[in-house]
Amino acid sequence: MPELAEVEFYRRQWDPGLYQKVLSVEIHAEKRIFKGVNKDPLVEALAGSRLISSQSRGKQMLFRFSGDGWLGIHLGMTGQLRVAGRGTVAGKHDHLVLRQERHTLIFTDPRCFGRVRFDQGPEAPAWWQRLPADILSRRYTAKTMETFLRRHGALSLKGGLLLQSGFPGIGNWMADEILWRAGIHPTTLCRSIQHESSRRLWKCLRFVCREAMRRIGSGQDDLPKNWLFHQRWNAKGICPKHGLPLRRETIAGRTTAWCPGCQPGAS
DNA sequence: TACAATGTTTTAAG
DNA sequence: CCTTAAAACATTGT
Repeated sequence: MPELAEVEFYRRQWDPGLYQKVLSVEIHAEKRIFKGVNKDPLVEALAGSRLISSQSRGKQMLFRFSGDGWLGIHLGMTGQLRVAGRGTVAGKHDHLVLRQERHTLIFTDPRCFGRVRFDQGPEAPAWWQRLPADILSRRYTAKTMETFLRRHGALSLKGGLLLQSGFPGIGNWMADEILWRAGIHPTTLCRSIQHESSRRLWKCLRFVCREAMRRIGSGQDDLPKNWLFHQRWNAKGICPKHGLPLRRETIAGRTTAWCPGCQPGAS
């Protein structure tokens, strides 16, 4: 499920295990989740260490452990983090299990599109430090976005929004939500966006990110009823503004939903 | 049955 | 080297 705010939601699921010692580590080392990872150091370093803190940036998460251990997790399409009671028996798709005195911290992923990384050192690993600026941070400006769109001018806006190097954390539903709000057709080329709609795009980008972060997993939860989010999944979805049936087509390799009324344009 | 699923990565080509 | 499109990946559910 995980885009920006859902990733942050899953990161928090391991909070009950903060400051507590990891007694043992179980992994499905043969799964592609662990491709390129030094598994022995991971298991050896984490067993006996304490979970100190965690962060999320876009779709990436980083968990810091005592003893200079850094566990990176990407949830892919179907990954989830959860906490269970002590002694919980790991299920078939529970690929990483950290056992503590009182809790069991679990990374589960049926489709195995997720990724685990492990680094050791006094500072956060280089790949983490090189991640692009968060969309909601000060460093991410309208200019940041415009420069990126210019570089990918031949790509559809839908395709551009899905690139993590320019829109970290945006995924399929958020991209559609943003374009719908901005009133821009998803096949519009990144290079052809004019100043006014670029401005609108930037505002909608930030709005959707901010609201999603604020509301998803907040307890009172749930996105407002008038978001495209609630309509885009089923074939009979309608535009929350007009009530018009949504169009759906594969754009940039992903199923895309849009309102022909709000988002006029080609096809 | 066949296809689609909230995502990258690899491969190929321009 | 850079950008883009399409296939590949693994599993489940409709």
